[in-house]
Amino acid sequence: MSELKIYNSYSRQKEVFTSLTPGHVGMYVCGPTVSGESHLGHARPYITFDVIYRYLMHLGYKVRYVRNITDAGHFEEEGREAEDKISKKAVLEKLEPMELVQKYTNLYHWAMEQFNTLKPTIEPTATGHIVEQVGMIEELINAGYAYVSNGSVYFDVKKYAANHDYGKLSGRVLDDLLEATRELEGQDEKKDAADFALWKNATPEHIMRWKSPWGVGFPGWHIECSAMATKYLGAQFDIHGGGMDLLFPHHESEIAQSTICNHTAPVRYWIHNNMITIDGRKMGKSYNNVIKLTELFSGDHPLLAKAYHPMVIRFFILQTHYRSTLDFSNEALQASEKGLKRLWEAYEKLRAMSYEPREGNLDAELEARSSKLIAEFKEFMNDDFSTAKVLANMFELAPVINSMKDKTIPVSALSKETFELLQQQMKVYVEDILGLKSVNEADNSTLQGVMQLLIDIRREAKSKKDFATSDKIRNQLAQLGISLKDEKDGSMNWSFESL
RNA sequence: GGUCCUUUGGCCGAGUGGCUAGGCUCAGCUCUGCAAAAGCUGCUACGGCGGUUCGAAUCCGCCAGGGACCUCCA
Repeated sequence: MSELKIYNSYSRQKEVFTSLTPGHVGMYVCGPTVSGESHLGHARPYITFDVIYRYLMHLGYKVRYVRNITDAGHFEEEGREAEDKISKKAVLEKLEPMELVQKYTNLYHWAMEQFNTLKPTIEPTATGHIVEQVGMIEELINAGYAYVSNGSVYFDVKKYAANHDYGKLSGRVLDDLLEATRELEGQDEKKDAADFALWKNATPEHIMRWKSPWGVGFPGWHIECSAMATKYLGAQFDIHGGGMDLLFPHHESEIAQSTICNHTAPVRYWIHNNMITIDGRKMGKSYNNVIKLTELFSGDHPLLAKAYHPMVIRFFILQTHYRSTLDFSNEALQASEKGLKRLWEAYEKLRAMSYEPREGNLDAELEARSSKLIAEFKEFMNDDFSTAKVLANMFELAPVINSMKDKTIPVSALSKETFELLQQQMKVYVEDILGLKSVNEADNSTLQGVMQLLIDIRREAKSKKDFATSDKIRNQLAQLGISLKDEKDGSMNWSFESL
């Protein structure tokens, strides 16, 4: 029995996973900033960590999965313009800040539902935890690692670095950071360029503001995660996840803050997903190459050849390892679309099949190969969540399943145990762990009934060699976007053509 | 400029020093009233140069390309 190994960004190597409290896992994942719509790039961490969450539960852990909503807004460029993203946009859209935040939070939740991600067990908001953040900042000041300047509070990085290894997570050297000083307004409030804001004094035009011991202002970006993670997961917890671009300064700062307040390293395993790229370049606002999720689902974007179903996106993301970059292209997405369809159809066939024992049919080679492929699901997931390899194995099993359905291979070529294990494990991995679901939204019993009627009529016509009628039914349905397939065993299947 | 990562067949991608990953595309065949699907077969790659090794896509060095972070960023 292999054990779960996770690549820890902090140690830069794979480590055997053990949880702090036996049977329980505490996991924190950086959630969205709800100042705008989520794009394809954002989908990656949520799907990646959804699978990790699902897998940990599959392993029997009780997981507390905390994913925050950043609704308090941060600086576009610290110190340069005293306007945070959210309040700026609110003015543009003539909405109350919280109205805007609510709108994008709803949209985000909707998108997550499309992706079939499980809800976190706690989804705290930054604005709902101002008290905790202020409290933590006070602790930092009392400990001597933060100082007040002009109504703002900064973390003293140099002091922290003197007795802690600041920069270890992101591979940074403090001296380099101090040298890389940039000429920014407001920098003079800080003792050192490397210091980061814990609390910012709010200028009059800044709409989101709270009272604090240092005046009216708003929390710095990094403190929310430290405060909320500590509150819900404790001083030290098992897993912290997020995109690789958050490594610095965000997570590095989190470590520093939490270490001082909690007197221990906050996180045992840091997990970071890589970026989704377009033409080899990271998808991001600053590159102007963003494809929003709503656009992806509707196909309404100049870069998109067509609309893509959320499950196709999910599958696309799972087909590569989470620590590799993943390059977007219509070609790649369409390849995923077809692959997913093939896999899902094989899976559905398997579900509908039942074992028929028959003497002397056992194919020892197939039996051995199949059991190995099934057993490897777990092995691959245990190896730093290698979903791509799990899928590869499933694709190797697909021809076996399809051949059984077509009766090219008897079901009894496998032993009853292996066949049933195949059925059971495919269900567990396809649905429970990888979180895939049907792309056919035909859970409509009326439509099911109508289709069954057409299939019956067509079958009768075929049996009378009335091909004009049978073809008419199939062709007309095709025009409606429904494809009808004759299976080799005499049954007929239908599905929506365009996913 | 600093730090780090990466470079695989037509495309996307996995990869442990020795054994065909997988998907998509393409070609051929089988099945089929036809179609679609499915099955089978074929297409055998590892940026360049050098080194270590019995043996390297996999380790080391140099060169070249690409990228990420250093600033909000999944």
